[in-house]
Amino acid sequence: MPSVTVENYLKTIYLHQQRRPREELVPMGELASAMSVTPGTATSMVKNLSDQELVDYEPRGGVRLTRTGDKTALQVLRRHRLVEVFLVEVLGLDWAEVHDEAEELEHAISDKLLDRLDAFLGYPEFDPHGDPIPSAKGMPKAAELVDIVEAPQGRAMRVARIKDQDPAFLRFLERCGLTPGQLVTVTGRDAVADAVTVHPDGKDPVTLGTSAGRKIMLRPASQRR
Amino acid sequence: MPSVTVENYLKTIYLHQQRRPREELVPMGELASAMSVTPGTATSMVKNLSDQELVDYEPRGGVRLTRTGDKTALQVLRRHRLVEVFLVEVLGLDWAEVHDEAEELEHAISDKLLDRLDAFLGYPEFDPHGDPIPSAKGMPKAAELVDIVEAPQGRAMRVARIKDQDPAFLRFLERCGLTPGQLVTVTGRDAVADAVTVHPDGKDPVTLGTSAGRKIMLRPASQRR
DNA sequence: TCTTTTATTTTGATTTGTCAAAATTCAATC
DNA sequence: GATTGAATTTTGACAAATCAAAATAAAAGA
Ligand SMILES: [Mn+2]
Ligand SMILES: [Mn+2]
Ligand SMILES: [Mn+2]
Ligand SMILES: [Mn+2]
Repeated sequence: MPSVTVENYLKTIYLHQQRRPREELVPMGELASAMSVTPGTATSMVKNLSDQELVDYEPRGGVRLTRTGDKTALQVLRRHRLVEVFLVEVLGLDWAEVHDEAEELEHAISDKLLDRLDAFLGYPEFDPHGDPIPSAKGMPKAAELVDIVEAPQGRAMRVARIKDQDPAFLRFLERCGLTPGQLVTVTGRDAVADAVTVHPDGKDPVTLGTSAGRKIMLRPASQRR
Repeated sequence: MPSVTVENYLKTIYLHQQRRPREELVPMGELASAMSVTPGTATSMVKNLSDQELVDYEPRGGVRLTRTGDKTALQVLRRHRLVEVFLVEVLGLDWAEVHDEAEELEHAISDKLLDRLDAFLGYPEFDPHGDPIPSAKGMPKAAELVDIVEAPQGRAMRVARIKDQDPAFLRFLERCGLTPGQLVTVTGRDAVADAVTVHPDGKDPVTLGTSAGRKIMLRPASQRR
C-alpha cells in the first residue's frame, strides 16, 4: 500500500497534469512548491515513485503519472471528494473548511467504507466545489466549462466549479453568492482595469480581478451539467 | 501534535493500565506485544515518550501515563469510539469490522469535526461494543460490571460490554445473541470443564469456556447502565 | 549461594522523508 | 563563443520508527 506521502505526491502530480497541455511533463519546481518541500526533496521522491513504476521521470524534464500512478491518484481524489460531500451534506460543515479535513481523511478510508459512504450519499457526481468525483472505474469525461473572464457576456450562465480551495476565497464567494449552481450573467469586462463584472441572479453585481475570475468556471444555464 | 505512532502507544498504554491494579506499571514486554513491535523498539519509543513527559518510565519496571499522556490517550479513545458509533449507526457497517476502520480514522479527525459528529450522533455514551465514550472532559465513572464467569446464576442480567475486538469473536457473539443490551441469565458453571452456560432471552443457551466468558461483561437487568 | 531462565536494554543498522548547500545543466544574454 | 542565471540534481546530514542480535539485570530454581 502506498504511504500517505506517496498518495499526496500522486494526487498533486495528477492535479497539475490536468492544468497543462496533453502529455506535457510537470516541472519539478512546480511539484516541489505544490508539495511545500525543497526541490531536492521532490527529485528524490520522484525517483522513488519512478522505481515503483508510479511515474515516468525525465531528468531535467519533469514528471508524469504512469497508468498505475494515475489509477492510484484517482482513488485518492475519489476519497477526498466523497468525504467533502459527506462533511458538507451530512454534518453541515462549511464548504470553505472541508478541503483541509478531507486532506487527512482521504488517507484513512478503506474501500469498503468508501462504498458505504458513496451509497449513503446517493452516488454524488460532484463535490461541494463542483469538482467531479471519479467513479470506481475512472474520471468521467469533463463537461466543457468557461471561466468568468472568457465567458460570453449577457448570456444566462450557471456557476459550475471553483478552482481554488483557499478558505478566504471560498467564504468571499459565498458572501457574493457565487457558489456552484448559482445563476449568473457576466455583464462587463474591462481589459485596462484587468477586471470583470458578474451579476449573480437575485444578488448585487460583483467586480473581480481577472486572476480571481479565472478560478470560477461557468456553463450555459441551459446545459444540464 | 503527537504522531500517529505516539497516539497509538498512548492509547495502548491506557488500555493496558485499565486492566491492572491501581498505579501498577505496564511491563515493556506486554506493551511491545500489544503494539506488535520488538521489545527494543518499545523501550526506545517509551524513552522518547518519557522525554516528552507523556509517560513515567521506570527502567526494568515498566511504564505509566502522566496526566498529560492520559489526557491525550482519552482524546484518541474518544475519537475512536465516536467513529465506531458513526460507522455502525449511520453507515450500517458490521460491529465486528468497525474497530479496524476506527483504528485509522481516530488519527484523522479534527476537534471541530469531532464536535459535529458528536452532536450529529446525539452525544452517545457508549460505543457499539459497550465501551464508554470519554467526554471532552474525561472518562465517565465506570459502572460496576461482572463478567459471565463471576456473575450470579439465575438472575436477570443484561450484556453491557465486550472486552475483545476480534471480528471472529464478535461475529460469534452476534450469532448467539450475546450483544450489548441483550437480556440473559447465567444458568450454570462447571469448574471441572472450565465452562459456563448463559441463556440469552429468546435464544438457545450457550456454553462458553471461561476465557471467553470473562470477555463478556454483564450488569443487573434492573440497573439502568 | 550458584546457576539458569526470562525480561529488558543496548548497540548497530535500515527505511522513509526531509533540509541545506554545493554542483551541474541548459538556456538566455552579451 | 563566452558568460550569466535559473532550474534541477547531487551530496551529506538528520529525525522517526523500526529490527536483529548481543549484553545485562532480575527472578526463579537448584
Ligand atoms: Mn492528503
Ligand atoms: Mn473539493
Ligand atoms: Mn490507531
Ligand atoms: Mn469499540
